[in-house]
Amino acid sequence: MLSMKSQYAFKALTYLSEKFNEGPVLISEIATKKKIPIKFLESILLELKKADILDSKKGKGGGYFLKQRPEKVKVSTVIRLINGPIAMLPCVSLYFYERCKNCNEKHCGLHDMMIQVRDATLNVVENRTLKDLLV
Amino acid sequence: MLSMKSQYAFKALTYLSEKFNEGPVLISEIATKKKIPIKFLESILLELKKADILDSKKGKGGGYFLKQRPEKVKVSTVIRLINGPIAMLPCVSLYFYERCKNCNEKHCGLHDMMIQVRDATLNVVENRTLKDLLV
DNA sequence: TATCAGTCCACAGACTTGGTAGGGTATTTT
DNA sequence: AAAATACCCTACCAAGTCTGTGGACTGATA
Repeated sequence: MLSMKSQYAFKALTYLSEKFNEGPVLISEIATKKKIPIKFLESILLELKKADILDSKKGKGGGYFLKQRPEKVKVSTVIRLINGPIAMLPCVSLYFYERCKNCNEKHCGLHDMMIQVRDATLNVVENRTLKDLLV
Repeated sequence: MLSMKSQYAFKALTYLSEKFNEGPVLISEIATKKKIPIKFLESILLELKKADILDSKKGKGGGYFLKQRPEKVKVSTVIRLINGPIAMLPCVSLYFYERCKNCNEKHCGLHDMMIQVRDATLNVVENRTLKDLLV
């Protein structure tokens, strides 16, 4: 399941996608419009900025804005950043791989199946961008 | 991600599938062979029994065994029982549905995409059984 | 009745989630 | 230069989940 943090991130990014090229948007505006606790949102936006998805401007007339066009930001990127691994097992994760502990079987049926789940999921989230989230 | 508990459940169920129709298997045997903390395993097996996936026999010669044939137990059933929802959002979950809070949009792009992810995942786990996990 | 093996209940430490509080720092406008 | 604006950062906290552990009890079998 996606955490509240992830859902907030998508709400904020959707809002910023709608306002793309309209200049910086206040944190407080996003928080009010999308009903997100402002201080929590603040940390999420900062994280998105550090990941080069957003950029910000300080001072009067400042705020946050998308660094790239909405169709350039993949949903999978946001999930991995805010929510973590997409795969259901560490041993089948592409970006968060960890070797199976105590998996002495040469071939693991669960492993094989979870690769299929992962690929089915990736087929969706790797091919959708923030633009696709707009109605 | 699947919890350790879920991974243990699948390991135990795989073991019991291999021993299907060979009579009850001791908790301690499963724990040793699959390297699962025995008391933790105990609670998992009990949960699987309450869900009618396993049955047990007390006393000498007792133990746990599959109540149904391995090909009758769907992977999705086990995941939902031990791990929880398969969907990435409560509002697109079939078995753990909850209405979106503060989702004032008539149509939500995230919602729509997560239905696709859910269906892609279900297409795998609803059509695989314990038998498919055996090598 | 002795023994074996599953059942049940309580708890505990570490970690994560979902925040809150408050101040610091950089930028812009006046 | 000062003040206002708005992002940046650190610390903290309550509640819940995860991953177990320990001990007592109940039921079955020989």
